[in-house]
Amino acid sequence: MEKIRGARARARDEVTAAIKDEARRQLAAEGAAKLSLRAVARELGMVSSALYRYFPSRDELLTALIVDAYNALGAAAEAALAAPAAEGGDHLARWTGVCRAVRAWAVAHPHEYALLYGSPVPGYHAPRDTVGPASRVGLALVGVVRAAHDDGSARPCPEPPGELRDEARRIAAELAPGLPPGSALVLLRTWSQLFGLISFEVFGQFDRIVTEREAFFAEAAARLGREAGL
Amino acid sequence: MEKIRGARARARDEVTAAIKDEARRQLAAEGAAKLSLRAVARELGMVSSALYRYFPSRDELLTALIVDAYNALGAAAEAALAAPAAEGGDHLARWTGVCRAVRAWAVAHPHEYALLYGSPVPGYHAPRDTVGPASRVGLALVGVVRAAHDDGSARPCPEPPGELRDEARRIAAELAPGLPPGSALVLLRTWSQLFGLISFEVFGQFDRIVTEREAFFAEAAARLGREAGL
DNA sequence: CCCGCGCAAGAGCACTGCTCTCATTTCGGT
DNA sequence: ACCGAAATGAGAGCAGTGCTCTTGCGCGGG
Repeated sequence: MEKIRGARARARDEVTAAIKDEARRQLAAEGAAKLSLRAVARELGMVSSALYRYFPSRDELLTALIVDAYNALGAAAEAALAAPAAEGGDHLARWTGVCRAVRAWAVAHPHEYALLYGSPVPGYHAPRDTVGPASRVGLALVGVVRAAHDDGSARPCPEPPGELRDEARRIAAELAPGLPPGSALVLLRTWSQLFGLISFEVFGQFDRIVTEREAFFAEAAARLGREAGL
Repeated sequence: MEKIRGARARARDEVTAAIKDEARRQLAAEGAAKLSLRAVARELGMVSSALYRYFPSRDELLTALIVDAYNALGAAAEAALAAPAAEGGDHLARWTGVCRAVRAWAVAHPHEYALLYGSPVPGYHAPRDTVGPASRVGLALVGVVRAAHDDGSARPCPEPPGELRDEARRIAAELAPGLPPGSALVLLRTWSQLFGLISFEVFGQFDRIVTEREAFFAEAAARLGREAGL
């Protein structure tokens, strides 16, 4: 992490950022399927082959966008945790605050959200770089529940049934150390159900059905929090 | 609905079916993004332009596959309802039966499932033909809850909060006539959360996290059913 | 100062969806 | 039975795509 970087490297970073910005714009405008390297290059006034100096393939560009999107979403979730309104509030309010922040980001960036939680792209398998940023939202939720546990205000979650005992223990150890296995299992469930609600809204399944989306989601998020023991 | 149809019409149906079959195979093998009209035509020994006599565009082919997939999934859900094991059983067992059938179909046909519940394709907006088949799973779930309501074994769902009163009433009238507004709202929630669970499994979010998937899902589905009043 | 490496440009390959034209086949009404 | 019309297939062609390879230019670091 040298402070001084050659002008060359600086220029490279600027071009890289410009490419990602333009790609993000096309993503927002047309969706991932229509993201064209040539179109990005054209818009930036360069020739398509030049773009390959910065990203070795279209998939690599997509991966970069995915990592950025995971980080943006994770940052939004963490910001909701740090918000002054959440500081003094009860744990359930902090939980729903995180949920609403995640939903708000998803609604504001539907195509990027689709990149993260929609159909996986063709032969693409998430490289290692994505797992860290990808887990930030989950960790934020875990954090809320852990805080409730630490000050004793959490209601206990049901013990996992026999076939899930070991599984729950392992999950708790890996993803939510310090939480009882039952809570870890419930968190996993509520986590995926939360994104079920958001995906249905973003992907249009609620069109012509749900109109009061904020209220509908807020109530659902609160119920998920209650189920998670808050 | 004439019983006798010319040999021409018959041949047309056969070719149409063959195209869809081959398209489905490519879908299963490579994913929707790589579904190529030319490749389908090539595999069928015809020239690409001939294919346009059967489907006016690639999107129309996709739509046909989507409708078929919705119907297959809906049929699986309804079959679970009609299964002998479900006949005498309690309502919760029938609920989880439907859920498990939906999940099983999704796991067995991941790419077709992604077509239905993944990111919407580029500029594609679901035509009217899809809404009927698309609602079959939802209607099956509504049916289970309605049956429980009719024989008085359903636990009442909480009244919707003020801002959702009218919304819930409208939804109940449109989608679940005869059910109280609170139940309709809860059903909408559990419906989307059910697909959240399935999508996370099919789209790989549970990779390296959940291994006992059947048991995990079964418990989650049962809890959703309980929340729906069963 | 000056040479090398980073970079851009361009041509080219193998694809894609889709359109148009032209020949052939087959159906339905007289 | 015939003949026009409609349905179907074949082929060429257009504009676009991701990606590779080769060729040169010019800036930056030794």
